[in-house]
Amino acid sequence: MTASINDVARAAGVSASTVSRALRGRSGVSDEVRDKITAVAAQLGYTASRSAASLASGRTFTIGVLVPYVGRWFFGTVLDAAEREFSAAGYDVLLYNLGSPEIRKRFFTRLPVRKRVDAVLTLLIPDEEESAALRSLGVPLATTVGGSRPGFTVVGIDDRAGTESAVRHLVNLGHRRIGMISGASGPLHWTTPIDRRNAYLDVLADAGIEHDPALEADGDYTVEGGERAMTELLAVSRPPTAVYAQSDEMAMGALRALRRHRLRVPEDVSVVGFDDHELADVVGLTTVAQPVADQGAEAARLLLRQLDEPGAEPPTEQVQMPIRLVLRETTAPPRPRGPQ
Amino acid sequence: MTASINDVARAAGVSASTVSRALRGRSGVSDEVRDKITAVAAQLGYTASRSAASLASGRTFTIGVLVPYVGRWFFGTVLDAAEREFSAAGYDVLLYNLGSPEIRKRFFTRLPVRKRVDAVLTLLIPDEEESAALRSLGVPLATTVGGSRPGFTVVGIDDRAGTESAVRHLVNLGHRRIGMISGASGPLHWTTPIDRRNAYLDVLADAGIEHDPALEADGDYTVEGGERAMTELLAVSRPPTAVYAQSDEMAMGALRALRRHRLRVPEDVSVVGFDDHELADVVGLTTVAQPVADQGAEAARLLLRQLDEPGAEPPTEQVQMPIRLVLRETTAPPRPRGPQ
DNA sequence: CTGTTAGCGCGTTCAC
DNA sequence: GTGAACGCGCTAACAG
Repeated sequence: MTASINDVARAAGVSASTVSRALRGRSGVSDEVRDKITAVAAQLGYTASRSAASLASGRTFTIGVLVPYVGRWFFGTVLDAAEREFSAAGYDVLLYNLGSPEIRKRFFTRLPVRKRVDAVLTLLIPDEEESAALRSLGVPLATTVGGSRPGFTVVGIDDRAGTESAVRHLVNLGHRRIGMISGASGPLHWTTPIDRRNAYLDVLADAGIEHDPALEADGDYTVEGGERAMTELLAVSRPPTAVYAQSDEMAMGALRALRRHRLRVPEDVSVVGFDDHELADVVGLTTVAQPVADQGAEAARLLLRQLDEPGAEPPTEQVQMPIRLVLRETTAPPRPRGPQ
Repeated sequence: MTASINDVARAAGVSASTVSRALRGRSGVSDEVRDKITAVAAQLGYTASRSAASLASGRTFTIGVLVPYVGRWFFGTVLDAAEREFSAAGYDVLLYNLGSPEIRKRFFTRLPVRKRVDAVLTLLIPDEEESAALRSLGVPLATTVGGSRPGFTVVGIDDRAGTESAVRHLVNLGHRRIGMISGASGPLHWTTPIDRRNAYLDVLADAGIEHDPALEADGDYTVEGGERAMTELLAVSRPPTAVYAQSDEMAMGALRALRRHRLRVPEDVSVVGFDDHELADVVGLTTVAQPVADQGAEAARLLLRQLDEPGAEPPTEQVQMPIRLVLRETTAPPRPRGPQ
């Protein structure tokens, strides 16, 4: 079948260990022998078996990446950027798509990454038990979502500040009835929806606007959920004149609902989202931009650095990336009220 | 560190081979011994090292998936669906994001999947040389993009039929100047853009419409490219009244360009896309729907089936999935012409 | 600078 | 039904 290290050794007239040293760029091999071996290996199409190499060295040169849903733009983008960093550094990526609760549970009880990866990047927020399971792996850990966790390097954004800029923008435009579409039904230990909600409440309070619970709806972080949530908000006796959606996908769902109700944006209702989805620009959505790919790349880099310096203890670093409000065409002052 | 098979064997008072047999559900172990071993293994948090298992058995229980760009909706969706099938069958997924030509080249020369995977699913279209490299792996191969290739199971759609339904729809509405935004700059061996272009030309010819090369523009399969292409088409002396975009992302770029030019859709220009992107509905895009996730799942299933029946030769199966035109709000008859 | 010797942690014969 | 011995392909420690 495929060539083994001994085949190369024999063909090059050296021992297996010399082949191993030469091909991995270790010192202690004369240039001519190295060249010879490289040539023979290339000719035979030899690549070291990762399984055997891992077994012997204890290192796998593989990173495990845990994702709730690869198909979603946010996660796909983070994964894409992270993978580039990893592969550039010579690491392979083992992908685990842990969408459903059952699959997720199975993953954490069986922990198939055990002895298989040198580090783990998780794009889903592990609860206490799951965190402990990951820590038991004894490898560097990082995440790009959720708050700080012992043992994890976390790269994120300031959810509060982002939300504040969005909601304040609506307030400054003159809106008083400001709804919110949130992702409340997510895992309880996920702080993002909570942080964003608190910031929303704070801005309202600051502006002297009384909070109306009827103006909050759950959009489940999906387009469909956003559409449902907006429909709910429109059914309220005094519907909002502006809506803050905790994600662009929910904001787009809201836009769809508004179109179905023959309401114009921003004339009848203003909408602001969060993320700056690649298609936010297409629909002209005003939103809070966060550097999604950068977060993936940065988390990957921090992980790789820990892999390079096996000495130091896991630094539990915490990196905050910048956000900014992007004004487009879905926000405007409310229509003048009263009879006319 | 983590428990090994010998730790379990010792704790259970049996030999390592019995542990191996018991945990993998092989026959020849008494029920009580099996139960005992299972309990001990669970308590110790034991999982067999994949590296060692692979080395010993020759199987890796890992599938390699090659993707041009994970962040793109189409690929993310296919990957997501495929991963679910693989993981349900007990296989892990090694992801290779081969976006740039350099990375891609490095991958195919070094072929890091060698001895590492039991099968490969590629979402990028390998050229002859790359196909040969993959075949040299000696494992089942599948793809969800591009035409038939020796040695590959391919799951796809009828690009010609899809395009015909889209362009014919425009013709039936009364359009005579129908532009096309294509992804011509893709790899030469990728048949999709060619098939779609030919179908476009055929429908025009059938309808007795003379083809105007100025009405074709390259959109590079991206939103930005689509926007550029539409801008080009609008600069033509007699701009099109309708446009067929070979992908929804390019169609959305076209919509953006039209909005920037203060042209209304569909009153001034009709647009039809291809894919039925998850957000196509949000912007009301008329498009040719293809079952994206289903293609990934089906390809994965066919691969798994080959893995189950190691006997038979690779069947080089070719599966055609259904497509259908989805009418939304971006297409309408052209405005009545002439002075008014 | 290079070869030899030992495992890495399993699965897989073959005995019993 | 169970255990002992061997080897998968490679890296690491030790000689020379």
